[in-house]
Amino acid sequence: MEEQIVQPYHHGDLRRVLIESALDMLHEFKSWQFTLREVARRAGVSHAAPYRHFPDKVALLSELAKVGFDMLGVELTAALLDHLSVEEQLVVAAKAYIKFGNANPALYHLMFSSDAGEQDEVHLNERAIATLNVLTTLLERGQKEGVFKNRPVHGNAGACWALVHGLTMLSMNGLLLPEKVGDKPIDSALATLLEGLRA
Amino acid sequence: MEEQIVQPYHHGDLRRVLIESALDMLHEFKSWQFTLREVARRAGVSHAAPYRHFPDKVALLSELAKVGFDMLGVELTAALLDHLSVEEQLVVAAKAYIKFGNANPALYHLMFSSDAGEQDEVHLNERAIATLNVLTTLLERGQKEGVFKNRPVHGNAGACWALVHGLTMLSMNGLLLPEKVGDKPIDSALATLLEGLRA
DNA sequence: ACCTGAACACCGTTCAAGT
DNA sequence: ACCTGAACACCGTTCAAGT
Repeated sequence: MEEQIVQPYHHGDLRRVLIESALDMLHEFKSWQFTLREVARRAGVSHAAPYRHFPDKVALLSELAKVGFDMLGVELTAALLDHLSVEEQLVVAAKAYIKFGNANPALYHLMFSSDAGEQDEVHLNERAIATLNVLTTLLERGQKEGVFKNRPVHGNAGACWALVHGLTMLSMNGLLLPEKVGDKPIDSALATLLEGLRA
Repeated sequence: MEEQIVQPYHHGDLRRVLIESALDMLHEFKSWQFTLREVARRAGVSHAAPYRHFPDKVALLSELAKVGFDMLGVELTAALLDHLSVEEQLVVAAKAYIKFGNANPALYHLMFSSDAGEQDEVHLNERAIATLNVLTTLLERGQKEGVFKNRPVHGNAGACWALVHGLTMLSMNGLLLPEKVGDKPIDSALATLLEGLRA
């Protein structure tokens, strides 16, 4: 009589399911509402089950942050089309970055809220630095091509990252209003940056 | 025999005491550990008392964010000494901003986590925009003096704010490591910005 | 090896009751 | 008008017990 599909006792792939449920949740509300019990509920599992896969809530959060950086990395490298000039690639990458933040505000917030534990912080920072390296590579290419001034690339890459990160956060928070900050604040901010970089 | 000083039943100034206890807490740990009951405990009051002064936790948090922006505004204007050139003032203000963030990381985080409610968000954004206005004023002066290019100031002010905000967050999170980003990442980022602004 | 259910100590919020 | 204490529904985490 019972037509219900019975879930197997061993889920098999619970770790991945937990991460995906968690990512879904971060799309639906702000990251500070994030609840381990709700993640378990969505994964169709008891509230104690996640503890077989993550030592605590913070561990899951920092895993999500890592996944976020990986996703961002994919978006960034996908934006770097070969037929574009270095300057165009820089602009395109910046816009992809900002778009990612606005598409995943809660996740993006998490990525920079340093909720990670001591051990995880190292791995998390590695992923963050990978983002920086995309920019560093672009700037080095620009210098080789003579488009950009010959300056320590690392400093300039830091400047690019800070600017783009700042634009992302401000636009996520609705603080880049056209009335207050000009018609196309992002374009003009990037234009100013490029003028600072150009040879 | 009892020498204890008895607290009056009516606290008198509980609202201010709550805010100050809360600010103390934000100095001691990360903002996501913030607990209303702990604030009440530190204020020496029952855990229900705060509800006579704030409708809910979020309301207190966004009040703290407002206070944070006001504190930041004080730091910024204090940094603007008259005998400095516009460029120097811009650098000095940026460094004061970054210093503020590193001195109050949990508070700074809160200021930009948009935990505020609908109504409060307006007032909060007003304070945030006040920060932007300090930069806008500086850029306008720079243009009048012929030091900076004649560009829509609002766009450039947005760029400055984004860069400084980004540098603040990255340095708060320990992501501006000398090994990865050059010796003095903040100085060189600001130098690049100035070159973009200069006439 | 992986999951459940009950249990513990907490939290946000409400509300009758006290001063 | 302002505060307390008990109460409710939640949460993170643990642990014996189940499969």
